[in-house]
Amino acid sequence: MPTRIARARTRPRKTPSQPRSERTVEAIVEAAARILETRGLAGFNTNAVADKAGVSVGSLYQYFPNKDALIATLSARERTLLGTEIAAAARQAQGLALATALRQLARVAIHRQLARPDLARVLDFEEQRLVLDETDRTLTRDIASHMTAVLRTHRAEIHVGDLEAAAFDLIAMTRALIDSAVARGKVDPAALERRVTQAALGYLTGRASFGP
Amino acid sequence: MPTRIARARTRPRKTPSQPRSERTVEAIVEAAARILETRGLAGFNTNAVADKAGVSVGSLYQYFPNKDALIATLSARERTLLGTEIAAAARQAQGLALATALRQLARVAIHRQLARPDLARVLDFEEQRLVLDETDRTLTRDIASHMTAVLRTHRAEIHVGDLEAAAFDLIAMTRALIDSAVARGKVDPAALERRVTQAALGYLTGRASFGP
DNA sequence: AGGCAATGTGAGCAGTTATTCGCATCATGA
DNA sequence: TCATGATGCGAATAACTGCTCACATTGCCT
Repeated sequence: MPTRIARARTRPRKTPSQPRSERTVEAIVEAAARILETRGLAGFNTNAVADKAGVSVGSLYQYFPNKDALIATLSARERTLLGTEIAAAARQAQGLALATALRQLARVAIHRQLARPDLARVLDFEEQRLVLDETDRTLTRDIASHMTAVLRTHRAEIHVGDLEAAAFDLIAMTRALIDSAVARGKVDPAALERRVTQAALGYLTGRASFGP
Repeated sequence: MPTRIARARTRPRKTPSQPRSERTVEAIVEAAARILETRGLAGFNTNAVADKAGVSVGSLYQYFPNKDALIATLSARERTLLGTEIAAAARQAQGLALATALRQLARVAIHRQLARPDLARVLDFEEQRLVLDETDRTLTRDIASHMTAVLRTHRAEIHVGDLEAAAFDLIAMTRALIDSAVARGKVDPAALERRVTQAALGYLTGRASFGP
């Protein structure tokens, strides 16, 4: 396993144009997700992914410049899904009370992450290591923006200075609570939703009026 | 890299008895920590650890049955440190208001995790994969127990049914908020302490009195 | 001193893995 | 139909890595 810090190539060699190759790419990406879920990071290698996808390694490298690109693609895919759902939830949350709005956002995040919790966990860990390209960073910023916008609507109730920082903190907290629940096998979405919402509400509206 | 699911050997071959070998073991453990911090999981290999420790691979394998044992040792080491500090903080928190008690606990957790944030992050991720032995599980349970004990003192104020589950959730939340802060370079411990305490308080005392 | 157990060494084995490349097959437009 | 580019293949290569083992060195004890 040659340690690669810098990726030799950044762009895929080819972009699929025929339906045939689009199916191939999709199979590879999905296989990558499954390998990460079942074998974890240690068992994640390009030969295994190609095998599970039912294609040859050569085909894999036709569309992905290197192993990390697979993870980056998965990351972007999951992020896009979450982003779309968060955007919709943020739109619906217009005019609702803060607690209710937070609950909507929590519901979406929980729904997304419980869909593939193991994958979410690995990607969350790896995202920090990868040099995300512009697209990925935009996706992340978009999610935070939608949350920040919701928070801004309730500015008066919120006793935290930096709303964007608060959005990132909320995302991290929510992820952690879901992970914690999954790790202990307590995955009742409704109960989880209540806990997450409550923690978020506490974080945002607390007055921190207590001494050391 | 032979993929090992089950560890071939569970016990180290030797337990150090002379001061010389104790120094060797310590050097190996510390080198392992540094490699994880600087090169991450991908760059973590036994040859690199032995190199950085200034010993030969053979010596490493004299005291650690396999690579995972290094991570398990690190995990136990960090957990012990946290456990000791949390125990002390829990003792001091006797009789204090819930908010103040939480703040004490938050301070300890933050102090610990900010000492070596990158290491903490990797260990947190890997702990889930490792089959922890009895010692490790006891350490984890101890930390949760101390927190649960503190929470029990304030039972009336807390609107969460399972206090032990709450303790695990608080630990996860705290870790996540610290990670989030580190990732964005915002590591003012005092501000962090306020945010963590507030989120914890919200999680514990919230009445969840809002509809869907 | 000298013997024995503890400790330390590092080349090398056996295996794994990322990536390439020369070639085969397929699909489409002329 | 057939030429041509797109797509697919997988053996082979060049590394890298977990771990062992036969041997050397050290230090304690009598």
